[in-house]
Amino acid sequence: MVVSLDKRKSDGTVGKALEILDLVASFGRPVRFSDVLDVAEFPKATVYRFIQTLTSQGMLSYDPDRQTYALGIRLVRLAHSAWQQSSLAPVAHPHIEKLAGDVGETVHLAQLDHAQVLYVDKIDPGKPIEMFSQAGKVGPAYCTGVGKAMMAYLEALHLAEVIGQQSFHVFTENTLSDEAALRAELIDIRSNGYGFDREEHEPDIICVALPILTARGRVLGALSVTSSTQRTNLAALEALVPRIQVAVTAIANEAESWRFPDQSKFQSIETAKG
Amino acid sequence: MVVSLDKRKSDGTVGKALEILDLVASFGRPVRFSDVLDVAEFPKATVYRFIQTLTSQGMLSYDPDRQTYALGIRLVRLAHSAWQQSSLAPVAHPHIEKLAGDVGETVHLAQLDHAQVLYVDKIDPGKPIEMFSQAGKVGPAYCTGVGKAMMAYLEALHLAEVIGQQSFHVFTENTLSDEAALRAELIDIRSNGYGFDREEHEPDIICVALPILTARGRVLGALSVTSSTQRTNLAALEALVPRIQVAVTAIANEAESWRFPDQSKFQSIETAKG
DNA sequence: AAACCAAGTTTCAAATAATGGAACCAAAGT
DNA sequence: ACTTTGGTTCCATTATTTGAAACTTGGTTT
Repeated sequence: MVVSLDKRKSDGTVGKALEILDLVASFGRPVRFSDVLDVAEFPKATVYRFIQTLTSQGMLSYDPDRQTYALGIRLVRLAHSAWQQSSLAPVAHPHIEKLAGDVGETVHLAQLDHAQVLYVDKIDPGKPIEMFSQAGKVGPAYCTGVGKAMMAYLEALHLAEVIGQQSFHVFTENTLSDEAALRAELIDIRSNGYGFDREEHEPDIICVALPILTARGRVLGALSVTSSTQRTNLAALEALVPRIQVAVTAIANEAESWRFPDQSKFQSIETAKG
Repeated sequence: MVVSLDKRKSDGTVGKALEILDLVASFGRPVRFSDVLDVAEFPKATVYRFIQTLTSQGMLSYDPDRQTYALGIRLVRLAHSAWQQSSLAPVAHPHIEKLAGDVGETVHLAQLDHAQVLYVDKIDPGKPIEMFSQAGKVGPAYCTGVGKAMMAYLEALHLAEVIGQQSFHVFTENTLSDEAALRAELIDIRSNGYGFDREEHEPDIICVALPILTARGRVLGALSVTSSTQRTNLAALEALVPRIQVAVTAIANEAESWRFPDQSKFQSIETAKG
């Protein structure tokens, strides 16, 4: 009946190993072997071997003084490559920077990761930027501006799956608390081309968000301008939409036409039969 | 006893899958299936299955418009957790920020990743920071200030292995070009407690670097203050050592005594299975 | 000091998943 | 219509993973 909501359809050994990796991540702090064992659904020896393998591979790091494991440094290196070879984030960065300076408010760039919002870039025109402490952060999709803006443009099947994974936890009195309310809101967003966060996630925090779409209509990400009710209001944020739209359009175009340098890696497989 | 870090020790299926991941990363741009196949040492069907698995797991992302694979968004999320749960980077950040403002020069925080230097944080008191574009970057160990500072305090066995993996490629006329020269320099650094980069990697770029050590003498990372010969000189940088030392000592102490806050506040990010 | 306990590590036959040669398919080229 | 290129699937063989249990290590209690 349900269209495979098995989000973790155990992809063989590799899938299981990555499950352990996620488990370590979920603690948010370095962990002992037994911490992992307690929450893992594999037997002792299996968990042990996975942790050994992941450590030897640099996906986990072991602190011999405290006898704890944490996520490894190799992930930081890989994430750097991921960010760099993404067609969105590097292209968007200068536009976001300009927009942030322009409107004098915090700008977020987000993408959809499974059913969550993942912030891939952030510019706060006031404070110095915090690096990994902000980028890489995840949040709920159903109660953030960027999340709703992206969901509004998903095709039906994908949307159903994403909605099915929302928790609909009530954070504030404005939080959309069920699927019906969310779907109504998404239709609204789609007809306007932009959406708001009306203090749905955190009190006093409001934002406008626009989706970043390919020419074919595929969702690449979303851009939002965030502020607080103490500084501004929804109407004022709405007035910024045209300026955000300019940035969004530019990003979408560049992201789609962007060719990575050295596309001529094809060199020669030409039958060197001479 | 000591875990010998044979860098190419294929740890079963998981190791092979991660090898494919590294391969994709090494292109620095989105790749086609055949791109990976060409450089991989596994047969077609095997590479295919690994790519499928990694994609389904979010470690790779697939662009259906261009039919290319890139490193996945899940890595960014994991790297965020890695950075956060590292006992070094988050603790060091405020100190680095203060130091950078204090001395008015660029400050780097690096760790050793296999035999390379990995920059985990960077503050440039002039420009706005570029996020992932800087953090996660790797560089050679034998010709950078941070690299040498860390190597100087490794125990013999580990050092031998790290040195064995250095390329000793000559970047400038000051580059240390063989093991003997490097070892001599390391002894020197150890006796001083700090080291320099004397335009060994890039012309005009110089720096002082200090290792960050645990009370037991284990190397946690290194801190450097970087500048150019047009702005300053080695003697002036050397004069900054006491101030850097203050930061380094503070970071080392905090990193070792750091207790992670109660985990109850985090959680919920990864609804583990279901 | 012996007994105990908890945490971590190793073993090994059975169960399972990975392997890869080859066939297959689709689209582009000739 | 035929060939090539790039990508996907099959399936019998093979190698790897699995996990209960035994073992080791280090710390605590009696």
